[in-house]
Amino acid sequence: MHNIKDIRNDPNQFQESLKKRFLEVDLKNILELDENNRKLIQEKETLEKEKKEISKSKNKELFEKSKSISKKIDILETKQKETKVELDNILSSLPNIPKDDVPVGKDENSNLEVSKSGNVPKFNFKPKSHYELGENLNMLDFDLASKTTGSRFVFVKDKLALLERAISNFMIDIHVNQNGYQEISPPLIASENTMYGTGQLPKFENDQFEIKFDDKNDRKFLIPTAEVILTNMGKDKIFQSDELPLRVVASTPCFRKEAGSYGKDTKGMIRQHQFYKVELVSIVEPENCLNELDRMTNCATKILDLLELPYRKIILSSGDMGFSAEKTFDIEVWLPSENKYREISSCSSCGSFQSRRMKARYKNKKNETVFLGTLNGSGLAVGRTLIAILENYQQTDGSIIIPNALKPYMNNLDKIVKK
RNA sequence: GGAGAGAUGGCUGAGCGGUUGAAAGCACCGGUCUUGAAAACCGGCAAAGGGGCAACUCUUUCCUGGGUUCGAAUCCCAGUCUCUCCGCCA
Repeated sequence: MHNIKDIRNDPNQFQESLKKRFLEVDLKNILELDENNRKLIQEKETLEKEKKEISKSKNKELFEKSKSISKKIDILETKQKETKVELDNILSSLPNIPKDDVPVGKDENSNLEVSKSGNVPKFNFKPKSHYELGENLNMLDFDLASKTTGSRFVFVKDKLALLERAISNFMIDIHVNQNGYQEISPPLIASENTMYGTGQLPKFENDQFEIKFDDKNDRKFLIPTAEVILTNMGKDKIFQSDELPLRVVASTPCFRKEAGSYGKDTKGMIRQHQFYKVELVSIVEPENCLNELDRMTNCATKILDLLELPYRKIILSSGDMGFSAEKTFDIEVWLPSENKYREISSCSSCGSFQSRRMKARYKNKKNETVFLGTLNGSGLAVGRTLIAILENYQQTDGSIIIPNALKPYMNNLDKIVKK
């Protein structure tokens, strides 16, 4: 959510900034609504003052007048609220503004590679895809999942189920013991307002799984990422400065409808309705956002270094970034079967965009109450890490070598072989 | 599912129709004292929004939404959440 005061102060700059997102905003309409809103507030406040004075005077002769003022206030207030809602509806559907160093471009074609790391493995045979490998091992079962549930789900079995759990535990341990994150086991369901806080609502309702709940007043959703629930730990809160930075990590299932991605990655477990992800969230003083983004990205790449998986880091272009982000690094892991890098992590700074929606604030050194900075990043997507291990560590016979770092988490197993 | 109790500022906690935006304490910020720190003492300290170049000023807010009243943190209704007891249960 943007600060209307900033827009008011420099409307043209605001419009220019949004052009980086390839968005045309009806600036005139926004400014008109804002002006109208303020006019109505002023009229209302004048009447409220008058009413207050009458009530203080306790002058019975003026009581009738006070009643009629109340009626006028009601009318003004209704109008004012409507105007405010209309303004907020527009503002809450506008994405965050990219930082200056974000490459401007419409889509992923304008993303820039920042760095490359690790060695791409050489095979003396044609590397198989993760789903071929998994199905041949009888440890990935997509058919069974479509029978019990539907498309874009999978049964992970036996040693691959263990591997999935091992990946998750390994990552959390690193982030807790080496990277200074606090482990959280959060709710997997979020209220409507929580979803609004991080920017999933109102604009991206189509991609969310809403669930039936007893009460009709409050809508509830399965989290599409732990970012939602972890970032909202700061919701409606004023932090003391000694509570910052807050760094938390959680491994949770994530649920996404993947609306609009029909036909994309239909085979395998690249794009599922349900997947595990280890998520990092930092809540920091806003001026520290970009430093924290670098730190967070390093925490994520460290996992790939330890797993000895080849990857590259890219900076997303203005048009490819998520709604709430002001700057995003994606980390892409090498997938031999596709002969290319695929996203395995996305680390974003959101500046104060989310905190303004959530009302997450803190007291700064001058004792002023200011909105915080929020960041989120995958550290890493568990399912895709499983894929990357299957494909990069595959052997001619279809067996899978376990990366050294994971062996302690796999009961010291060296290799996954077909039974 | 049944029966009660409660929700007040960053935190603890008074107030239960009229200068109450709200006592007191803690925390925090500034100062005095001190070589420095602690302690002590003095002062400041809620948020959101509007107006003003500014000093400043106005409005709203005591869980949320309605209602009663000239006037509500205080009374009434509905909802949400928390706690205690009983039942059920992973």
